Amino acid sequence: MKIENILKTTPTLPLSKKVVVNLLYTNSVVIGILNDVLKTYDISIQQFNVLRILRGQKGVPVTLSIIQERMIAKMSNTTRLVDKLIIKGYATKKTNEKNKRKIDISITQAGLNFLNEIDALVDSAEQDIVNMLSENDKLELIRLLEKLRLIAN
Amino acid sequence: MKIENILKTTPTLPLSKKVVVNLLYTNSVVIGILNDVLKTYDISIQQFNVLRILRGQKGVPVTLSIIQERMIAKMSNTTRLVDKLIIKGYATKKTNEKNKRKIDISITQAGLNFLNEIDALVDSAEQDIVNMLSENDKLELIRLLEKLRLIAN
DNA sequence: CAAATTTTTATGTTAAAACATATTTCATTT
DNA sequence: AAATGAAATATGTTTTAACATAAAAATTTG
Repeated sequence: MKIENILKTTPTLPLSKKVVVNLLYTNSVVIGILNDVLKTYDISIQQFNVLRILRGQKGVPVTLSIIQERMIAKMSNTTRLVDKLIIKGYATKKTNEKNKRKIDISITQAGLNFLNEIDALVDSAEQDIVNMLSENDKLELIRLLEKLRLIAN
Repeated sequence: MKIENILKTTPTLPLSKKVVVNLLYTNSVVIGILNDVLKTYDISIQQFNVLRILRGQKGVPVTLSIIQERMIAKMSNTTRLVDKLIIKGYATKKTNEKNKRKIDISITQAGLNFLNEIDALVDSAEQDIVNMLSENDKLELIRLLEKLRLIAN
């Protein structure tokens, strides 16, 4: 459905605004679906995302600042987000011996088990989300989003 | 830049996940830009959006529930969000005479003035955001996002 | 028409995010 | 080597959002 009809805005919206609103609205729909999946497991999308970053390390610890860089949605306090993962037993931290300012974060076996448990569900939700798009549509959408992010000032 | 390189994930991500991650990440970039513009004016994207909904009414009041329907990102407590606009003097509310459960919300002259003041800035930010996209790209991106939202279960 | 149900908004409480500032360690400069 | 500045994380405070529940009015149902 066209965004003008969903949000009942004027149909003469400038094209740039239509793009932005479509993006924000679609994001909100997608976030809703993903949250519904994760809610059952008492974990936020952000926390889930950090866990996946940790797993991607295959045992090698990462510092907090590197986690921040790799997060889909950057945020001000990654410290407390990671602390929540630690409380849940999904991660551990210890100060880096080489540089004592840094903190090395690792995923625990419980964290790996947890991810294994919900991976299939998230994958399947993601497939549902893009289900109406052809292979070509998906590639094209990725291409356009990449191009948009080349924002010119 | 490709999402795999930005977020340093495995390059063998399933296509559906690439689409979703691209969407979430792009959204986060766009939100950041819009927030930078609005921050100076002490208003959140959500509040700004509700103000635009009110202005779109051209004087006719809207109920809270209709505002909720038209919000880009639905949220649980629209009451308090609108109350913040009222505190700022940008909106007013009174109970609907026909149906006393309902609350009629209207934009004030101060709200209209405020919107007029920042409209150009937001429009220009939105144009910057899509600046790298051709007219065709924009139309295509809108089409693909609309198609994605036809989520099949 | 009284009772039950639904709609619409509000509110109390808890959790998360944003913002500013502090603390510790390291790097750089003079 | 001491002083200064920068990097990395942590913490205190305030705002905002989420969740559950309540309250009031309207609608439906037996």
